[in-house]
Amino acid sequence: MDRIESIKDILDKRELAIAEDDRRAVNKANKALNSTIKANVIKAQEALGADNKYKEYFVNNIEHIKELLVINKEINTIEEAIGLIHQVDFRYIFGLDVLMEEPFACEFINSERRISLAFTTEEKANVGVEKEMERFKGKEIIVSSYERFGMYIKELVVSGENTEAWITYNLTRNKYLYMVGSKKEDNPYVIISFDILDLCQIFMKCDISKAIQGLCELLGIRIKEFEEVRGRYERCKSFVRNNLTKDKFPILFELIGEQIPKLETIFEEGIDKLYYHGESKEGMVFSASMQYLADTMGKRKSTINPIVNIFALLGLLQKPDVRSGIYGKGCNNDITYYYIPEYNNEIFQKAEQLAMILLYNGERVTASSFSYSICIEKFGQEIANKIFKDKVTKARAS
DNA sequence: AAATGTCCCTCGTGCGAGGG
DNA sequence: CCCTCGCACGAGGGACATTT
Repeated sequence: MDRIESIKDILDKRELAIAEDDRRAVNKANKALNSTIKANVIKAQEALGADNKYKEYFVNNIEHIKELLVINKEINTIEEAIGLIHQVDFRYIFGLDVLMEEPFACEFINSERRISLAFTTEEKANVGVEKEMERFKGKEIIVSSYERFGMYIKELVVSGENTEAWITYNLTRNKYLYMVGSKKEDNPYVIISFDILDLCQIFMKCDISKAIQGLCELLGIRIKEFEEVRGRYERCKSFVRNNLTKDKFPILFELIGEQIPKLETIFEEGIDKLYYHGESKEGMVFSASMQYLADTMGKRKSTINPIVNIFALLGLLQKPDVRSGIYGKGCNNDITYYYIPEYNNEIFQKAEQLAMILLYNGERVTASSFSYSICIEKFGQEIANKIFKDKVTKARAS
């Protein structure tokens, strides 16, 4: 059972790294552990599907669960929230009617057996695989093959019966865990352990931020740094509604009056993604790609792009310098992070001035025709670089 | 004037080859 | 067995000509 061995191996390595105070090795082991948990979360999500009995139990009994578990607390950071969430006995949330440490059948993680076979010729390999597969008739088998050292290697992954699971409270990690493996005395083992946030992702088919958000709402945990952001966005929204009018800021209204719904969508997006906000020098920021924003607005990204950049120029949106260091599939691009300041008359006065320059100072530039080169022409390189952070844009312009 | 379609450029990632 | 390099690919921001 090499899945168990590989987990054990990672845990051993981590223990060793901690003992030796090797930060790099600890990080590496943690990363490996996280990625196996993540892979298992995805596997379990697929096995259970979007509608499952755990989700059903939660949805049907939400009021009762809330009454039972609510803690009504205001705290400062998301880390504190996670600490509190880990203390929740999730048996009540997902209707797991079992005692602590009592084994029961796990319905979403199968035991898995890996068998590696080496042969001298391809024919022998094929025959050997056939023979081996006979032993596991009726079970799902995935075969992969490759050549190594002149040998033909066949690898079989046989999915087995349901595994055992049990609930435990881990004193060193300070949280309830859903353990998967076997408690048999002669050969106990652990395939994987899930905490409440992993389970929430599996059962509710969501990601970690939504899981935290959902559990905070359930438990009545209010995170100050997020609630402040929510409040600011709400105030900005009503400031726009009450002040961005033809009579109060005529030129600004002429420039972006038509775009107000897009600005509102960005606020709604920010509120929806409240728990995805991250810390930056400017304050709490969130990310939304051009494509994503365009989709939620039912437009093309090339329509949205100049509008977002106009908002940035006007100071209604700031593009902070975020260096997350991660960029790629499923990650947020560093240049699509936004900080939204508290709107007031001063900001709008400034925006009115800028709108004046765009529309009536030299060549008339409308919101949808705003671009990097136009920005340089009207406002200079420095301001343009603050708004247009894409390297391609700059490479092309030079 | 706004929206769209198409294209361009770069970066991160995955994968296989080759070296230690 | 692990690290590094090169290469192809897809995602993403943005420009620009064309359509609505």
